[in-house]
Amino acid sequence: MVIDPPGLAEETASRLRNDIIGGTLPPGHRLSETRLAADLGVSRNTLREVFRLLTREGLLRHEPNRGVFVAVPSMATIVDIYRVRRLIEIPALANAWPRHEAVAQMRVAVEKARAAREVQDWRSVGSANMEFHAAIVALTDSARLQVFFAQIIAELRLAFGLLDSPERLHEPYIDRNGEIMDLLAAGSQTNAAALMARYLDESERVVLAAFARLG
Amino acid sequence: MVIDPPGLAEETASRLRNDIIGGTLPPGHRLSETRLAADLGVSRNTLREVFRLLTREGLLRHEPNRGVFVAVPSMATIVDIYRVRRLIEIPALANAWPRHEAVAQMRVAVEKARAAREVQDWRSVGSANMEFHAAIVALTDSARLQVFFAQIIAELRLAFGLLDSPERLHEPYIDRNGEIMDLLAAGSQTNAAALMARYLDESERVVLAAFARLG
DNA sequence: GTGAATGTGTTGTTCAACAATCATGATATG
DNA sequence: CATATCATGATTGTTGAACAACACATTCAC
Repeated sequence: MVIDPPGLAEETASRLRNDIIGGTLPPGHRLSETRLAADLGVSRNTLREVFRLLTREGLLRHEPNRGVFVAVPSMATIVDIYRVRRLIEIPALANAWPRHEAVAQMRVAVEKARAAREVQDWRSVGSANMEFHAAIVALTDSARLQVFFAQIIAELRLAFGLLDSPERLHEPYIDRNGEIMDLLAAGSQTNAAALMARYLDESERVVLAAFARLG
Repeated sequence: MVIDPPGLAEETASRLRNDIIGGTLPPGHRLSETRLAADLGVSRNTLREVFRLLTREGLLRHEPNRGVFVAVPSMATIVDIYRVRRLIEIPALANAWPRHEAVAQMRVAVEKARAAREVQDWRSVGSANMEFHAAIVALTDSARLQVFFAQIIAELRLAFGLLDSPERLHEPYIDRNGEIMDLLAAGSQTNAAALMARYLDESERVVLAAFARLG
């Protein structure tokens, strides 16, 4: 068909991932292999490879002989995700080298978020926030932690999709991210880590509350 | 062909994983799709799904248009793995609930290791040691951490396969694992965590030295 | 001998097919 | 009327074959 190397499967996975995170495919929705393959313009075989990928990442749920469904995050999911985030992000800041190249990525992410706030584009604000946290994990220089964290973030965004009012979900943290970055750049890793701890606590509370409200 | 549900791909992945970790497929070895598919008795399509799985886990390396190879761990791999282990295992012990059910799993693993030592079965000693550390991660009650850690452990075992003298690699740690477990069960999480920190430092040193010796 | 053309084998992707399984609704039974 | 049984259709699980794109080795020309 069209020229697409390398990795049509990976590319299709990206596309599908966006559809899932973006809310086009709502949680719980069933994905028919034949129909979706036709829609995406790939073969059923390649689509199955994509399914494996995204199942591994926690975005899809696979029930044998029944099909694959968009995963439905639960409160347990949220709690687990925040536990992992605490475990990774706080030490990442506490042990960071203030002149690590990832600090630049953090700065870019904060600026992106602020720009998106100007235009009231809350979805982009969310993306930028996630990039910020990914940059924090990049401080560790651990390839494995970074890909693991990317998965976690994707799952979290899926959960966010269930919630409305993305403004309340993201806006309060834009400037706090800026603070964290400034503290780190100034060499006070300890304070940056402490602020991050507070951020995670508060964010988790808000998300859980929003979840409870739509039980 | 034969009746095999559910998940012939997953099952084949297990089989291949053992062949890789067990050393039947040595690091760097190239895996031909057609030939391996025939050997394993599955179709090429299914084998490709398996490849995705194991590539994701870090056991295989995929070079576009060239094929898949058994991953060759480097010193950077080791360093990264131990960084992750420190990040996960030490807090897991420090924050553990001494009567968590995973403590029983730790005890079982230690006993398995001691039994295998009697028979000088060092490969089994290695397996039991890994089970011990997996049990430590189970203390966190985090599903995501546990599957992540399982991957890390698989990669580490792949690296161990490159090294000879499995005795020196595993024997010294059997009783230390027992100590860690005893400390935790007795309620001194802090001491258990400290001992684990020392264990990781020493183990990493030994493994890196062995690696350097075969450059 | 160096470089270009060619050949061979492998991967990347698709398609078509079939058995096994599940969902649904119709039929029969109490 | 309610419920259990069964037939039907749709979907998944897996396979095999096909072909283009690509990598590597060899040959050929100069």
